Amino acid sequence: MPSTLKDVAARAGVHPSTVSRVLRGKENIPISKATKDRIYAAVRELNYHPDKTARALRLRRSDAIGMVIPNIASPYFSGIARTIDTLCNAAGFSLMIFDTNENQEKEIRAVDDLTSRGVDGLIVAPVQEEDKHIRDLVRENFPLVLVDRHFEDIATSAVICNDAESAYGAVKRLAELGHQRIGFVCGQPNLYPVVKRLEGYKKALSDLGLPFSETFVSVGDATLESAYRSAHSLLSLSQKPTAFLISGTITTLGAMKAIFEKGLRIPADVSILSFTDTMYAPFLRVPITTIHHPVEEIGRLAFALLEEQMKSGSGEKGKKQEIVKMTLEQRDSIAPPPADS
Amino acid sequence: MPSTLKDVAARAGVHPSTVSRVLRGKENIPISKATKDRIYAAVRELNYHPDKTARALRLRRSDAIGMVIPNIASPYFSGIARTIDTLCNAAGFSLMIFDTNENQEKEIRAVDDLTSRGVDGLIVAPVQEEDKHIRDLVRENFPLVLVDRHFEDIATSAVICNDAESAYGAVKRLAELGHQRIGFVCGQPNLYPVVKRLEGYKKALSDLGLPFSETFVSVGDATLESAYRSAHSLLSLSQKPTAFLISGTITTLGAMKAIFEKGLRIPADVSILSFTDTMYAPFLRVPITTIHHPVEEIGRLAFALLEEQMKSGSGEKGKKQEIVKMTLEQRDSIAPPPADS
DNA sequence: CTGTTAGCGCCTTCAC
DNA sequence: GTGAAGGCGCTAACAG
Repeated sequence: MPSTLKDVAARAGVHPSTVSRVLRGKENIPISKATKDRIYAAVRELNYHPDKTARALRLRRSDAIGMVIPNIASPYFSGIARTIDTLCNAAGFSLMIFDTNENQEKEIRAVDDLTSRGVDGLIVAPVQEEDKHIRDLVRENFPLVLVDRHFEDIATSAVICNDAESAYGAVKRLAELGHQRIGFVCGQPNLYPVVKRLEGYKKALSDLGLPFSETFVSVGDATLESAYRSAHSLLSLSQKPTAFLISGTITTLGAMKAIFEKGLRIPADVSILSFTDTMYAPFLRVPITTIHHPVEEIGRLAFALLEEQMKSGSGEKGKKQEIVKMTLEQRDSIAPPPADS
Repeated sequence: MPSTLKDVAARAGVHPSTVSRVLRGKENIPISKATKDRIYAAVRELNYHPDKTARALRLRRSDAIGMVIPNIASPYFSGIARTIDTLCNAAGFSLMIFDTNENQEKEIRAVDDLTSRGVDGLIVAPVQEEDKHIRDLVRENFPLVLVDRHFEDIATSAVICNDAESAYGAVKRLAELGHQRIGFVCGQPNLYPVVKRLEGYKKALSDLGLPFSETFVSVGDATLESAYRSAHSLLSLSQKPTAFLISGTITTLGAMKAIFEKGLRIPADVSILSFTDTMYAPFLRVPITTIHHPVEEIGRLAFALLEEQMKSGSGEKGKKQEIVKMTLEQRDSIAPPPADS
């Protein structure tokens, strides 16, 4: 049994509340040096560690923040989480990270779990199949910020990226190289960033006078296999794309697999330009030209937005969306299309 | 303000304890159907969610498990975490993941935080610079299992890998291809697995009649830059290694960078064999021959060991070490040394 | 300067 | 079948 405030008090020959006061370090309430010393001694002797559960119950405040992300193994999300973790610690909070595995039920449970354990705020990258639990949080004015993904019809704080614009720029870049048939490959198509990327892709084609065809858009799930099948079928078209805009790191690996299996070269036969830069990108079989998320900035902004809400009581006015700019990392996976295309 | 048991009770016109009984679903204590229905209705109307903080305080049990890992962005650790997360959920636990960034102080704080928040058990991959906090947990018989890393002089449950043996096998393989000068590159050298790999490396050299030289061992930290410098300096030796055994994924990237910058080819000029397989390995500029950790098995065993301790009260006999076998993933980064070496 | 009191939300034992 | 009482460990308000 770990020792309690009472144990320490008994040992130091004082009342528990005195121990509490000393340990909370209330400078305005004066306490005799002798008493303090006896208490500190008792704390050390008993190896006393305050019970944060009890503290949280009493204070209705836990000094903890919950983070809910779809995939802890994704360099993108874990990068954001690590930035936030550092900021949390500096500000005296603990960060509890929950993984949802892109599963809506797990996310709902995670949010419930975290709130019912009394976290002071929540940062969520939602799965976006349902939104009731998010709406509930908003209704209760619970400090919340969404990252990467967000619901356009729910007023929450959020940090999102300029996905439409970036996709637009990527397609333009490809078109400038001479590509006329540009495919789009993605995982789960319902996610906000993916929706936006597709929007940007379509708008660019239209602005550039390139035809849009549904057959060049291939949708799947978050797995490598799914992306492999997507790319494979696009490459089996008689008039196949000469370039791909790809949404997601794992999706990119799946597409690469399909391209190489078809005996095609990157970028000589097919160009690929891929959302989500990782530290692996420069070391891949072909160093991939990617669109890079400013991970630290996302984390910083998310934490700042959350802090604001936690302080202000998160009224209506506290809800802000920050849009963050991504950058193109030029590497070796794009080039003009083959001459005979 | 979220609603409480008392609110629900008031609304249903019963006593709080009755609500508690109904919600805990104690089948042995009979409660009239009518009362139950009123209570369930009130729960729904008030959107009642039990306060897990209060529950944990009362029950001295939180149905939560803490996991403390050095780097959430590492595919290896996050893979283990995800397996454990799934098992936890199935068994009715929440998993709270804390990232230490290989920082000993953060780890100590994380362990303290988690325990003082009442988690029922802890799975830790320690930084291994200090061990007092681990010893404390053991002394208090707190359910604990170490993964990947462990302290040979502390009796804890642990899941570790056959690192020495695997390193031995890797060196043997390289020697069989004809390599006489085999370098060893690693990050933090104090970590249990690294110590063991170095042991296996040395033993293999000795058994195979190959000379061991300190100059062929290059130690650093967990960064890509450090590994780059390590490999670079080894490759600048007049009698440079023709093969490397590399400990760690990021270390491998750093080494690759140095090798390519030197204008050397893998495997024609230098072979590399690398600890820690990832999903990226097959897609790298040269598909890397790696040693693969059975991530799911590690997670499964860790959770099983923890469950055992949580049930049995984690007495002396509950402490077990499981040793898990890694496998060599043959790809294209090893070959006989160049003829003129 | 320090002790007393009350209660955060919940669950369990004991009544009836 | 259900209510009442007590307390998990802690802190804040009020005494003195």
